[in-house]
Amino acid sequence: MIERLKGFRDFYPEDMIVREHIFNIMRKSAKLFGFMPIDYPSLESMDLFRTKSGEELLSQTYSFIDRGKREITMIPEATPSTVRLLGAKKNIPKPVKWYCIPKLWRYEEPQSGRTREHSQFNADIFGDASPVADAEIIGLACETLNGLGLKGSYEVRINHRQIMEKILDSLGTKNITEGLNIIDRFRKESREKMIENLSGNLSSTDNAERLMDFISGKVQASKADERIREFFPNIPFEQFSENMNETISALEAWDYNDIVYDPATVRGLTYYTGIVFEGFDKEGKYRSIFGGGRYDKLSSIITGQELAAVGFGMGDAVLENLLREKNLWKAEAARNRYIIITIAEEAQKFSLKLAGNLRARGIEAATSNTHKNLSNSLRSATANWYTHAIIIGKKEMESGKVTVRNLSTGEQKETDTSGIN
RNA sequence: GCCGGGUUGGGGUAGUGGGUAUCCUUGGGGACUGUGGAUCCCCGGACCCGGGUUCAAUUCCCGGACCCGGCCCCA
Repeated sequence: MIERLKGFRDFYPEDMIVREHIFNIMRKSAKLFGFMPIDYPSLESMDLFRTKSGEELLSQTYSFIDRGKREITMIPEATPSTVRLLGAKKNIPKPVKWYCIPKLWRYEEPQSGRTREHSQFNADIFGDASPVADAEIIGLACETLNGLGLKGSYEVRINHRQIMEKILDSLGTKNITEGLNIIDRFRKESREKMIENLSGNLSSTDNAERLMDFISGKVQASKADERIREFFPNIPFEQFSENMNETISALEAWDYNDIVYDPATVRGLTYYTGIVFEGFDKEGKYRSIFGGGRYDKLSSIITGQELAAVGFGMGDAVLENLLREKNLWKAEAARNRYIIITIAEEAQKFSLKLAGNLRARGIEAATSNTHKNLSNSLRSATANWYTHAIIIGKKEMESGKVTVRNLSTGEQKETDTSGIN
């Protein structure tokens, strides 16, 4: 018996019903905001990731040398490929809004909410530096979660990289990237350890404590300015906070609530240049549901041309954790699925003909071909996700009507075949 | 890469240094002439892998694989 690879998942129909439903909500939401679908290969040249992310990330990928001695990587993230597509067709009029649901791979120890292969819903806007574009990206993430029934179960934590940089600057940071990395560990380290680390990065322990107090408080997004000014009255952050406030007010106008300003959200990646955000379940039990931000400089690394960009990624694993917990890991059959069960030899031909007619009308119709008794056929039909059984025996042959049984309620009615839909 | 806990038919389990390895369920076949989504009968199917200790290992020891969780990292 050959076993499945470590960290990979099999999906049976009962899960695929739900997964298809989820992916459909993602696509539908993306379209509502005017995004167009793209797709790209699962394999890319290793260099695509080397330039952007460095050797550390590469060590956590599935990579190999192909027969032509090329270094190949199974894509671990979506953004580089997306940017590559854009760079390969430079005359596309901007802005563009693209989405994709690729499979991604990472060679790491599996743990809760993280597998070696996962699907990730990605959406990006290129060539639009406005705060409304930021809002559209965050709004799309919210729209998707709301569409899945998670409204009220999650919060979006937002922050602005440049505001944090200004603050770090004013506190005498020795190294901004290192400072951000320390802040990023806020929810993993003790206060003492945080103060110690920040003291090493900033000009004084007083400053470290002030920053620690600042990042320890999440506030409603509309109160962000107030919060920042309270702690750092003399820092000229207005230019960036105006930007962030426009994003926030757009989200409010569209009725996406549950947005909080969280100074501890900075995200690990160095390439973010503006707003950054992460979605979490409200209880904070799981890893982030989605995350993203503005990355206006990344494109120049890959295509040699600078281009405003903002985007997010939403993995399927944490989403599944949360949906299962909220009892939302289910999907109603989008359409009726019929199985035709015959209980009289002479009904066989009629049954096949009926199946053909129904299919020609766009109705999903299968026939039961194994000649079990009715009880067993009904049981098997339910186990195979049919919504209705059409029962045909002598009685039906004589009356010219068929019996349609709803397999979930057990309700039954007689009808003309034209009444089936 | 590191740390902790696990692993007995497809799923859930009982048990044991020695005999044909327990029970439920699922699956397959049959009976049953139209819905009791049943019932009855029959059948198939497991000690994760390798090494060690021992007369004898599914059981004890060591290593590995995989699963669950955590660290690192986070796309």
